[in-house]
Amino acid sequence: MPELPEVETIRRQLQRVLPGRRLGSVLRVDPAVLDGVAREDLAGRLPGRSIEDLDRRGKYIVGRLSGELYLTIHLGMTGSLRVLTGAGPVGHERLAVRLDLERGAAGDSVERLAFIDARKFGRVRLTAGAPWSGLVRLGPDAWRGDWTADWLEERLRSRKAGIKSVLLEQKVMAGIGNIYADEILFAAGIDPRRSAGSLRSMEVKKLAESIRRRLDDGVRLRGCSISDYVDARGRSGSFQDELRAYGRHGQACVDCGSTLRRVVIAGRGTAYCPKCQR
DNA sequence: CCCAAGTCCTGGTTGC
DNA sequence: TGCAACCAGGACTTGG
Repeated sequence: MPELPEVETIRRQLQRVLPGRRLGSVLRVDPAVLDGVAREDLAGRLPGRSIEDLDRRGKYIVGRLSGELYLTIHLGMTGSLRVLTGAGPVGHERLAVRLDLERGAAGDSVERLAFIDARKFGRVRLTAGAPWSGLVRLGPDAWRGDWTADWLEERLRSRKAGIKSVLLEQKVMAGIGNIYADEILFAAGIDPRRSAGSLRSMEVKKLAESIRRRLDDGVRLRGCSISDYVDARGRSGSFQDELRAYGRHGQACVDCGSTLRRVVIAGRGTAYCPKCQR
């Protein structure tokens, strides 16, 4: 499940190889992943554009193309974005665009940029002049944003909803999903069911530190591969070996040995330690 | 049949 | 009282 660290891993890899390259013909488009753009429009406007750079906002990747055109991509829950060489299997590819070199006679390039997503939760938006307008609803980036613990405390104060539910709200902070929410709350020693507004100043401070640190761990280990996540080169990350809470219900807490419990919060499976997390 | 989960939507509630 | 913000839960999707 691509959350901020997985998306950042993919962005970094693509940023190393894509800028300066030119998009060729659109080889495949599944209209199910498009939003606000027709299949023909995409196929008509991408060829010939060069990729200038790749940015990230929360879980979204924004590709800036020549001519003030932007591709805003969300990987959903099983999506990946890869540079593939040769014919290769098509399988779950929802969108594939041929890649050409910017200069020279490379019209017969055999590489392609592919958006692969078995469950069709991912979305691709094409806009002119600015990235997709939906991004303005996002809060500051959870990892790189310039928010502070004081700001977070103020933001949580008025909220009665559970702290985990609020961490999952992209309009509060962008980038945290179910896996990192469980890891962050475990690291902070906070019960995921606690009302967000009930956290004391010291607890919010610990929470803020845990958000930065745990996301940083994820980025450093190139993401978390539970079921199908792979980076832009098709490699797995290794954060899954560092999980202390997510998916560990029924197993022993790495800190105190208690059995981790499972509850459902915001419709999501949630694992926590009843002794360490208060 | 249940579970996985990110985002959007809905209907009901809260509080300023 | 009016209305915006808030909140919980469901829909969507496919594979294990």
